[in-house]
Amino acid sequence: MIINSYTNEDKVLLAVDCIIFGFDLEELKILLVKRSFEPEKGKWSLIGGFLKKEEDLDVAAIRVLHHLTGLNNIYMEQLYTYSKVDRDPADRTLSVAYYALIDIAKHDRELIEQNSAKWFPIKSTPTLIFDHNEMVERAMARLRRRALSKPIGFELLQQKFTMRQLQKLYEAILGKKLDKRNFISKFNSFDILIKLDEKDMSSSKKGAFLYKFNEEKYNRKVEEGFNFKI
Amino acid sequence: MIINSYTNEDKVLLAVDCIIFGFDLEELKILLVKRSFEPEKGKWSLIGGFLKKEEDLDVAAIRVLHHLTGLNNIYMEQLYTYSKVDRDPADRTLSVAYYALIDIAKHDRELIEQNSAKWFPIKSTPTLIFDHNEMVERAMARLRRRALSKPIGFELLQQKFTMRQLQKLYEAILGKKLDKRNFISKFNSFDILIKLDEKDMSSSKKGAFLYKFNEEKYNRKVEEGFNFKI
DNA sequence: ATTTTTAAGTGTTCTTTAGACACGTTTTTT
DNA sequence: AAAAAACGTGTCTAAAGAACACTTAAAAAT
Repeated sequence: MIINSYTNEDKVLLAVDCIIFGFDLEELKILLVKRSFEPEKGKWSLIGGFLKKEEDLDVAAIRVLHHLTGLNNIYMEQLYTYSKVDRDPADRTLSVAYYALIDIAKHDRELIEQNSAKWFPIKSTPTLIFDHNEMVERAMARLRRRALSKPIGFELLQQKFTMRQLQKLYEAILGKKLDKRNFISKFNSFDILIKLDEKDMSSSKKGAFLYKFNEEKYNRKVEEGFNFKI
Repeated sequence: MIINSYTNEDKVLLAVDCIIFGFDLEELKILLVKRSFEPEKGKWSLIGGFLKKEEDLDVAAIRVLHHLTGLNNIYMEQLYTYSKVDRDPADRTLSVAYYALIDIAKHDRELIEQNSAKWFPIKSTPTLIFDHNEMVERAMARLRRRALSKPIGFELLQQKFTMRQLQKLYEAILGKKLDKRNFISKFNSFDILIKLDEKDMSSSKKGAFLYKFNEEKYNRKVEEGFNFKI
């Protein structure tokens, strides 16, 4: 029987914090909550929670995210583990940061209000508790890199989107203007979008064609060696 | 006084495991230890240790690495945190994996023997305990990506190296043959190496010129917008 | 001593990719 | 009727990546 082999080792509290990205009005946003308990009660914070004995980190992150947004099946990735000894003044706590990409149109507005959460443009992120600003910066850097090599942008858009919206999204992620013609022709060369017969009429009376991401085709192409690269 | 605000939360054991890379005889290698305690005593394992209350993860990883190799000032990067509930049969333990790049010529051979450690070609990695094989794979993938965009290869070579050694290193990391002329002219175009007047005589009687990485120049160029890209 | 083998060193050409760049159409607003 | 806003589309140029072969030096083999 091999139990308690490590009884002399220190145990620690382990938190999970989520950077939740959304895209709205041509801007990248993150979802923050007003902290409801001490320490730092009343300050803005990432949404988080403690790891429970019976869950792994992914499950904890999904739980935390679901609790705040009501959403399931969200794109989510472990980012980094923060461990400075005094990062949380109340107790020795480590935190594993996750970032998530959601379709901002889908989240549950009531739940967000109940949790006194709010969307902030990433460029106007307030001062957050502990090392949370550092987490946001790292998440942003990771998102920028990922977006260049994986088609994760679609996670932030509605299922149907216009080319213009897609371009604005990439501009927001990469932090620079892109040439309309070059952008579209590059994306078309990938051949992973489906052009629909519908038009989006929300931003002009002429209307703009809607597209969908063809995930099956993308996966097939990846198997054959295709490499998404913006 | 804000203490014990989280008293009801579960605490866990947190380990640090290191994937230590070296480069020798044109091969990438990793350093493994024969585990000296239960569970899984006698099996091959990454070198690891438990996080102590008074250290952060980086410090713990440095401690573990120093304990095994006698080395300081090693290139090291946090990789990923592993958290499956049953990953360690003895107790609920999470592990934060780090990977390190060392100059294999410099490590302390005696210390390694004392710890019953051994270098394995990465391609002949044995079956390891727990999820350690998964860690090695992730480390390898990370190394491959990093090597493309940061000049970290030099960490694996001696201070002075030949162009051929550098090329063989990149071939080992990227897992493919590179064209000698293209490789050298690309590296020369970066203008971050110093060509020395010395020659390395170990692999031919004609001798091959030795080079050094000019780190100051590299840093200066980075400030000016230079982007290392193999 | 002649030939063969091994490693070092060096440029050019072709192909592919990235980046710059402008105008006609539709529809609404003034 | 003119102006303004959003949509959609193609070509040319520059830069980077990939393919490719021979000469020299020295030692080893015959």
